[in-house]
Amino acid sequence: MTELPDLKHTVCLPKTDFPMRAKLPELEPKMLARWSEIQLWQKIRQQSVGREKFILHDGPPYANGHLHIGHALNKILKDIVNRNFQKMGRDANYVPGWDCHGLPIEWKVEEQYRAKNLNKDEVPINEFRGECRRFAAYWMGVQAEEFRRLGVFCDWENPYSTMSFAAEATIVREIGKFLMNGYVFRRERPVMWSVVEKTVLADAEIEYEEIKSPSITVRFPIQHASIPALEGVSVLIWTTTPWTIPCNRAVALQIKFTYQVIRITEATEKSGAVIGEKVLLAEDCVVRAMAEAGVTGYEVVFACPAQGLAGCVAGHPLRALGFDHDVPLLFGEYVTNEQGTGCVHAAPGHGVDDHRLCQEHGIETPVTVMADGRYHDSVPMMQGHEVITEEGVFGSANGHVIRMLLAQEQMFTKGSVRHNYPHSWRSKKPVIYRATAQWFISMEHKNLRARVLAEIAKTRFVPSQGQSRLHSLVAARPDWCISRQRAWGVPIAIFIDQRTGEPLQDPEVMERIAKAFAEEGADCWFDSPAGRFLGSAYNPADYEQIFDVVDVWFDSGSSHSFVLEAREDLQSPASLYLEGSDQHRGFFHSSILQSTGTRGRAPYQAVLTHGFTLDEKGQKMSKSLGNIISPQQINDAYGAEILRLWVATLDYSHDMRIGEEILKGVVDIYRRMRNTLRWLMGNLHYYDQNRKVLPGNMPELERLILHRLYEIDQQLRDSQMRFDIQQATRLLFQFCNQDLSAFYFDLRKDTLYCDARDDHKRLSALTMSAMLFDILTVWLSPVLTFTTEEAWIIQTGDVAENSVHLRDYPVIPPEWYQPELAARWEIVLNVRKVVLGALEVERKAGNIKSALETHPVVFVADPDIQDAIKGIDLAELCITAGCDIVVDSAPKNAFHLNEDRNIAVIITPANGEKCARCWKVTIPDTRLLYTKPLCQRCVGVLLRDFHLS
RNA sequence: GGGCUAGUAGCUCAGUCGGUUAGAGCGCACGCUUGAUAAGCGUGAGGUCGGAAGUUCAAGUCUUCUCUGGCCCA
Repeated sequence: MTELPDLKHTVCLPKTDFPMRAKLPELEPKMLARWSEIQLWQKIRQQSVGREKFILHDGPPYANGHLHIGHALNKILKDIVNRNFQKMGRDANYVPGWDCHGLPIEWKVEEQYRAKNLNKDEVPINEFRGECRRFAAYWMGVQAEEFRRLGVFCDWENPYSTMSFAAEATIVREIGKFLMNGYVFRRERPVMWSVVEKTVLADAEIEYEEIKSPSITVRFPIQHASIPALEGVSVLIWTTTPWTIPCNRAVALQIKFTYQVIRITEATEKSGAVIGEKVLLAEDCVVRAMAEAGVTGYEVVFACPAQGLAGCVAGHPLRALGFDHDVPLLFGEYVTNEQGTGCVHAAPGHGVDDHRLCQEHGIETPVTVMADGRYHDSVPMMQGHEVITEEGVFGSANGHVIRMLLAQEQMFTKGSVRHNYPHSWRSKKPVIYRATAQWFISMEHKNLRARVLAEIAKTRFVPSQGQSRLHSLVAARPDWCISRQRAWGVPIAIFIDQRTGEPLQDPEVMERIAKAFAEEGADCWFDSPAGRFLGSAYNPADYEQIFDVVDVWFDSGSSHSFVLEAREDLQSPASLYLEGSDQHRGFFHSSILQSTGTRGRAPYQAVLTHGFTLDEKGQKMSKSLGNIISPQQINDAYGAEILRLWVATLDYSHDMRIGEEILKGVVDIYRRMRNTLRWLMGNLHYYDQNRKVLPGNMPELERLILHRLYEIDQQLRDSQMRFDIQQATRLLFQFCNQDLSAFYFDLRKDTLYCDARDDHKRLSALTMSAMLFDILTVWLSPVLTFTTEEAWIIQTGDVAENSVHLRDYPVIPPEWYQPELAARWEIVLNVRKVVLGALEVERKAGNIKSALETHPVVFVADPDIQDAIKGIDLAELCITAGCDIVVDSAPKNAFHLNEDRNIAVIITPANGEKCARCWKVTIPDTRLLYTKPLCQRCVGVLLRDFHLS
């Protein structure tokens, strides 16, 4: 007897250069360099010529800082969707874009100026605009690199930007379309106004600070009572801004409240209330308001729901001093009973709610307070008084109004209150709402609102809730205020006829403007003489040139025109817009308004929205909480691939969490997918293409896997069509995990490792491995872009024309679909389950260690089950040394699952000895005599394939 | 305050028309394997379905209220 040689080299163990450890942070940059070197994007485009287009139009991120996790999520989702549709046979050309105009960039540039002790107002406007342009261009570059790092495929060479000359020209043309069609009009509108800085402020430039203000309750005597009970009654209104009383035009009531008429019977000496007078206020406010007014006795003489007061008209408390207009009682949603009297005075020039209410009732908005905080000449009694002085403190207006109200005996209560009041972010001085002239696009002109709602109804939304959300926003929105009194944007290039006050509507003028913008950019609007645009037909002296810039939402909302329509390789409407749910008010909204107004249809066929990224506990990320995770951190620690896979495992219709524990979970999923590929590649070391087995000739086990491939392909395509990325990822993961790793691979190890080189079963398994590798690399490639490419080129050659990303999803032959086989195997696998259960009991009891040393006996009484397992090698299926089937009812002590006695198992030890090569316990083969036993199969292989003796 | 929206195991998610004991994977614990080895296989524990009330023979599922989050507004 000779010493047993080392048999390890006779076992065909997996062998591959594809490492188990990914080292993604090192691998990814190399892959990116390779793709750019072989011009992969261009190759994909060339390969897609003539295919049906799938155009996902990029909502442009704002070019003013590093990317955060939300940007990454959005772009990766877009990338995965694009790749899926590309691989399903479409031409998914994708052009990235950036939003470049607007206030935040102005701020940053102003900040730079201040650091250099420069004042923005002293810098020529085009110098300032140039600075903004350079700032935006810089961040476009930074963000492009950061997006690229995530493995996002798109036309990086030719992105779009809202500040390109072509875009600026198109935007101004689009404004022109609205103008020519009569949508554009100018109207007074209250805006946050800083008297100190003499400028409009945006909401984001406001901060709230507590100040002390007067708190007054004022009588508005009813002039025209709609019902007799209101004769001689005064409406009581409450305000903390007495200076707005001269601007009053209406009183707002809450339709849901009950109102009462109170007769005062007793009051303290200091009270402004008069014994015997009757006042009107909300029922819920009576007790509090009377206590505040020092009223100690009163009786309710009348009460009615708010509707009962419709049609009443009050008089202005200062009507004797020239304020003789009517003050109608109206109903406003915004009126509450938490403070005051449930009756709110409305000054349309000095409050957004007030303005809207008056607008709805056809009440004009008068110009009452001017830019310097002084009253307009048309306001009686207020000349020379200031609301806020140039130094930024409240002026004499409040006191003057209070004195007049006292003199007119219309002051009911006078006190003071501490409350939060808006202040300028920069000067820290209080601001006021003040009516200024703004440009609007009418929602009602030519039924724009109704047409937009109809377009929304025709659009597909994923998830479907987006539809009602966008619908309700559009249904409720006011006219679109498109003007901003700012420097960095596309000018609303309009001339006003000084004689009529109407905007000039001349297509030739508009075209001259657009042409100039296309050649020189919008800067020329600010430094060219008006005559250049007006031409010879008009006298510049007759026209006022408008220098407001357009709302940036008009910029991005017009991108369908300067991107989709302008480029030959794109098309409009887009197949899909895909953004976060905040864009219901942003990009989705402005785009469909713009496009419906100018083209009469939505710019998109479908809209996909996703939720927001939160930290591990479901809280939003913020600097103060210190829970911010950046894409860069994840790239460096785990790799962008992990971030991509994280995105793919989420239900994006909810908000999404990210944190260490969640990422650890993602890494586990990654490892499983990677090892699945690695094991296949390890087998392919032994694969010879010339010895492949045709699917029809494969054993049933392989045909079962082919059947699964067919099923999964169908489910995958279905998921992709529904943009259900999570479902697709779960399918793929479960296939790798359940079908392959825990089942097929486990069963086929023995064959692949130990069977003869040319054994048919082994060749089938090798062929199967090759097919699985081909299919899985493509299936996984939209998400695992780096890993699948790494595996693919290791396996098939690192040459320029070769990339997994040039391959489409495989077309699975219908012959692979074998429902009868699958149904039968369902029964077979049930038998297997019982055997495995029985083995587990023995293992637990310590009777056995490995299944390979057992020889189960399976008792099957049911003829259907007998039929199903006919010809099946149960030993192979259960990975045991042998297995017998007994067609009979089971003995009492046999193992069975649940109450199902149709299948029962007794585990018996296998006869023989453990084969030193394959570890099965069998009767040793004596053709080779070594110190350790070998089985018949292994001896045969050693003799034939390895020439041992 | 309003519109929209979410909450099922430690994590990511299924759960059909209201119908048996609420499922899967991961993680965890335990076992096997040491020939996928920083891997692989198996078994197990783990749930007041955010909370309360209601409708119903029956509620994770329907209704109302409420708590905790999120987006957009005021």
